[in-house]
Amino acid sequence: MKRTKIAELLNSTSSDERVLIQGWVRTRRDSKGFSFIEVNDGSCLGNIQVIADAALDNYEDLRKLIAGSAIGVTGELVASPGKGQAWEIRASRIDIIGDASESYPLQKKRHTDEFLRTIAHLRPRTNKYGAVFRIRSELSFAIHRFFRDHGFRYIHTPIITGSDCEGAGELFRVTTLDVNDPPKRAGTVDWGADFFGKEANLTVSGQLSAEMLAMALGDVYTFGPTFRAENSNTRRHVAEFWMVEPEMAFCDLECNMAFAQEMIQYLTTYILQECQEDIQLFARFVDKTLISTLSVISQSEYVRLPYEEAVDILNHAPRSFEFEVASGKDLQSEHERYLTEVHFKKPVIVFDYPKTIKPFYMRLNDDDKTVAAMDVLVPRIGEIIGGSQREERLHVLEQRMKDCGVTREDYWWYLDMRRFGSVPHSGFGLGFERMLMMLTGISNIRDVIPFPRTPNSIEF
RNA sequence: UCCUCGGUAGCUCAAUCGGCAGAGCGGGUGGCUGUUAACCACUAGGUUGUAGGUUCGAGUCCUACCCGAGGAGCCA
Repeated sequence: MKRTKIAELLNSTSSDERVLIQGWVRTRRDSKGFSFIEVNDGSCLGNIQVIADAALDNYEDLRKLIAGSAIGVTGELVASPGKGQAWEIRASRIDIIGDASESYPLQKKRHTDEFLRTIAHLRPRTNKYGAVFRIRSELSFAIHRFFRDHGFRYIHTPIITGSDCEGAGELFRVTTLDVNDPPKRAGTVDWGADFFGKEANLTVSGQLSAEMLAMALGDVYTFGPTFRAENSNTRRHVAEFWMVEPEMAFCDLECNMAFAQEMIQYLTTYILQECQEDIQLFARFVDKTLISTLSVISQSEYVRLPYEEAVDILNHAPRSFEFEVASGKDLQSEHERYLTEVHFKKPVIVFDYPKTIKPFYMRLNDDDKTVAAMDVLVPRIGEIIGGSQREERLHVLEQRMKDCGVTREDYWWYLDMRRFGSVPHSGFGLGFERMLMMLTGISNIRDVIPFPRTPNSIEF
């Protein structure tokens, strides 16, 4: 007999004489002559209540079931006489598929996130983490659907890269050399003897590759893992995370900003509609203001704020900051939070940053001082998107690389593209986990990815 | 990497001025009951993060280290 998912049964409109469910015991209560077993199979937040009658031939074993055990239940789906659930299953047969030991660490009470991180292999079985990972899946799907509906092509850019200085954080080296005894040449490691014949690293961004595909397919996007070896210890950083990077030909900064807003709003609306039950859990237990926050994000127009105006607002703010606000310096976390949480109380897109604090590939504005960069800042999370219009003019790009100390030889193909039908184009990177934090109200990024990688932590 | 705070039973926490290491939950046993974070009774469970030190006596004070969290920087 084929198993039915619990999500389907809980949404039933009629009873059913014979169903099979398989899942894990969340809790069990005894009554006179029978036992209530609540089972969850991960298909939805809710459990289904199973009535195990004492007449079942393995009833003595069933009475010893504890949370975490895996069982299969065959029985009749009937309207529940009790309060708290519409349907329940009167079991005619219950198979114990996998017993759980009494040391099963998950209890029916609330656990701290810190403790659950130490049992990351089991935490998906809790209500909260089950909900996060279902939303994570739905958000992934929504991203593909959004881009497909907008005529974008999904592309795969390399995970291992030979570009050694893309300007975004520290890199993880990839090598097959014997680290204890590497081949040397003139006293230093001979990378020419390594697998690729030169130094290789894990990618920090698929952008430069994506630009090449955008120059052929028009509108493209990547959605894949990204690696940063930065020694960051914050609730917003992990060493391995997923990033969505659209790249659009014939698109300027204005077009880029409009698209970024449309995308965030589409995704937020999608999750609010498709994951109502799971989102409600976060609205109730994690962040009481979640629904209203997400309404603002999904419906209101985002503030467009030139960098210089942002500095101006901050300088005139009726409060002081720990770090001074000065034109030419990057905005600090506290400044971003003031703009989104206090001053505007909604997402803010800051654009036209000083060229001195941005990488070489961003397009130089006519003022020769700023570049066509933009950051989308949202309340509580801070920067969720970083993007720009790319420099499509060969001579300007060459000059910028020189100014930024980037060696042209490493990017010959990137420059070469500017010789053959170069067009204005733009793109951005959306932090997938940060988007999940925004959608769920979860405050630590380690709790929206199943097995987080952070400095000194690669368990599981 | 820097700053701040924390580490006591499987989990969440308490322990007064330095004076017998406790509770709830979870586990086990028994009872009761269409229950639903069920309830009642009993019971087992501890190298107080690690290593030193001060003291008649250290969970408590001192030193070093380890681990965790929050903030900062870096960024998505």
